[in-house]
Amino acid sequence: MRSAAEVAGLLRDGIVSGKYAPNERLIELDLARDLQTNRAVVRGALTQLEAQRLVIREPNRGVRVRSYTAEEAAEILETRALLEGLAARRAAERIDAAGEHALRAVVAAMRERQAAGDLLGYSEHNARFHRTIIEIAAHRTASSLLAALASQAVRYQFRTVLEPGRPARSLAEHEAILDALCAHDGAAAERAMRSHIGNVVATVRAIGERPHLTPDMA
Amino acid sequence: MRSAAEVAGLLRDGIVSGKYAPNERLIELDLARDLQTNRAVVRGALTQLEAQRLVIREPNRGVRVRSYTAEEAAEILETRALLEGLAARRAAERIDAAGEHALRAVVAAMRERQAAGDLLGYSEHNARFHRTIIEIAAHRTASSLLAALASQAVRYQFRTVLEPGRPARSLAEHEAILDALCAHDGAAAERAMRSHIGNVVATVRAIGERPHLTPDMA
DNA sequence: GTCGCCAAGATTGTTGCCAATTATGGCGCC
DNA sequence: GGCGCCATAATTGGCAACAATCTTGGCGAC
Repeated sequence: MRSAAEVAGLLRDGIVSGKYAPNERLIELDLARDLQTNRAVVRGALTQLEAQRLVIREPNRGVRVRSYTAEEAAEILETRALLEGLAARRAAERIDAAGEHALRAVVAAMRERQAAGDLLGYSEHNARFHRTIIEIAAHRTASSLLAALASQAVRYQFRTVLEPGRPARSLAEHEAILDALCAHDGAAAERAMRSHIGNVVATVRAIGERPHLTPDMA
Repeated sequence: MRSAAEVAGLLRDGIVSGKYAPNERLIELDLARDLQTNRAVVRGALTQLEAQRLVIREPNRGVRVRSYTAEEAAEILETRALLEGLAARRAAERIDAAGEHALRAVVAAMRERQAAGDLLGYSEHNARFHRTIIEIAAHRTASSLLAALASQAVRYQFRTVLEPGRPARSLAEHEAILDALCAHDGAAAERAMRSHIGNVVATVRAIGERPHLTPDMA
């Protein structure tokens, strides 16, 4: 039987990937059936996601997938910038040939997707780039906080990559991070990562300020 | 009936305050009795604490309170420095007369306890100082991450305040943070907070490097 | 005396059930 | 035709019992 922690992970993936839409109700019995587990485990997983603010629970009314205002999204990304900046610094200090190879491959894939105009594919590789850096950093505390952070859900809700001109700039920012990492320059890597996520924050704020589009139409 | 979230809070307090010692086994039935709830919500609370890495769960063997190596403690504090630095910056931008008054009172109490040689009392007010700043910052994301962080457990396990000379320096560092906050200087507040927690990290590392004392004797 | 096996007790993991609460849909009333 | 009330269904919240697993302590063999 799946543990509550595993089920929480599956649910998180489902929320992040859009399988469960913002504001969608999550019915314990249905989830238990879908994930082949029992209600008790689902309940435990849901309280975990509640603590991580990925879902909202209302007494006797169950949980719904949370949706974020632009201001909240900016807060989340602001925090993520700090934590990933730390990860980038550590990664620059620890990266080896294998890690460098892996990262270069991801960036090459990003460049290719961007050139092909496949924005969602680009977004996928983008996420993988960040995950790889966190892995290389091997900072368990930062890693577990980042995993708990709703930043992936925000990524799904605010598709910054669809903004005109954003993919090209994003690619350049990732290349700057890669360069700093390969040069083993921790301070530069941290700066590049913060600046990159800072630009994402700015884009999210810009999306949020467009008055007539509600965020979850993205 | 208490919710899982509430119970998780109570258990966290118990761990942080030393009511539950590092490596102590936490028996679901006992906790349910002590906290006047049932096993199901205790289980939910424990999975939450497991995700926050405050306890370790081994299958079919229950959960134990986690204990931290100096290296892990340093990682946790390193993360806390970033998040509280962010909170300090925001607090400097938002602080009003009431907040200033509250913070000054806390620091006065710290000064008084330190002069009286009451180190544990000092440590209490110290914790309150940090909590107050986080409150003033009103940054929900950072606040919930900090709440999840095991930094309070670390504080209990590594009693840096008992190190010779540490209380006086600590007091000076807190006064520097207070000054920056009252001057509404966000950058200075962030710098002061990071530097302060950086010194705590250094102290923890020093404690960890003393070979013959295991950390949990503190 | 020590080692290993076995039984009993303790604890966790799972399941099902019932009560309380909320959502849904039909029905009559205006 | 629309609105509100009521019965019913769906869902959550809480509980207890059962099964599986681990731990403990005793007993006998060597």
